[in-house]
Amino acid sequence: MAGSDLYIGTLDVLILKALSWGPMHGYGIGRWIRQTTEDVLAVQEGALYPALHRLQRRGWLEEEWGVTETGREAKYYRLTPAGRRQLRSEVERWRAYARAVSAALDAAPA
Amino acid sequence: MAGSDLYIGTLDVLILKALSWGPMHGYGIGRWIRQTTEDVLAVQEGALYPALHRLQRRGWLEEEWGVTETGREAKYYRLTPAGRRQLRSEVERWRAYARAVSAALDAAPA
DNA sequence: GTACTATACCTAAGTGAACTAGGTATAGCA
DNA sequence: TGCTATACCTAGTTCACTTAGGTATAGTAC
Repeated sequence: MAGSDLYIGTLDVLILKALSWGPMHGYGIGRWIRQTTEDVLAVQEGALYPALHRLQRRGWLEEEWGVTETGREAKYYRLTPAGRRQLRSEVERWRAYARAVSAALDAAPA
Repeated sequence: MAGSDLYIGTLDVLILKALSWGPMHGYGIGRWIRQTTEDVLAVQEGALYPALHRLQRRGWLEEEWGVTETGREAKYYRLTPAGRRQLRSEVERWRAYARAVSAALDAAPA
């Protein structure tokens, strides 16, 4: 998995968003992020797994071991109600932030 | 100056952009960011000044002491040619990143 | 049957940008 | 005389991410 140079702080909201589609395991979340951003973000596993543990520790995710479609063991994560609230608030924060920065960068001079 | 919780890595491009309007002193750059983002970003001085020194060390800024309109001493920063190139590349990086994240967050589920 | 790739998980050590929380000094105003 | 805004600074801390490894299994290619 090649580096993606994340703007630090944006990984959490992407993980929460991925899980808003339903339970997903860590590896699948990484794949979801890579695919839905068309390879613009390729999250390192060394960032992804610690982030999952962090979000779970904060009560935003719950884990459960399961089996994938291909018959492999995998740890599935699911949003808690608090996680869903957190998602909404972080999406709002991202939108306001992105709008503000983009506006500043769009203004006239090079 | 109240906290603004920057997405880490976005301050540099804002500083470079501020200076694309012409030489500006540190305090003025902080004000420019706050004003053009309509208070969405309020950069801490403890982040701003180290960032200016960092960008200068990398050869993207040059400094020169001058006097403000109100007759106060201030250190003016100016973009170097390398700084201007860096600005272009960081703006591109931001646009691609923001587009990708926004698309991922805009997709259907909550 | 043996190597290789993709899947699926993990962590320890290091980096470095931002935050916290102070500090100095001056101009202008009440 | 004190208060606010301007204008600069840094030491110490935090913590997310990067680097760089590790384990194990399913499926495929040779």
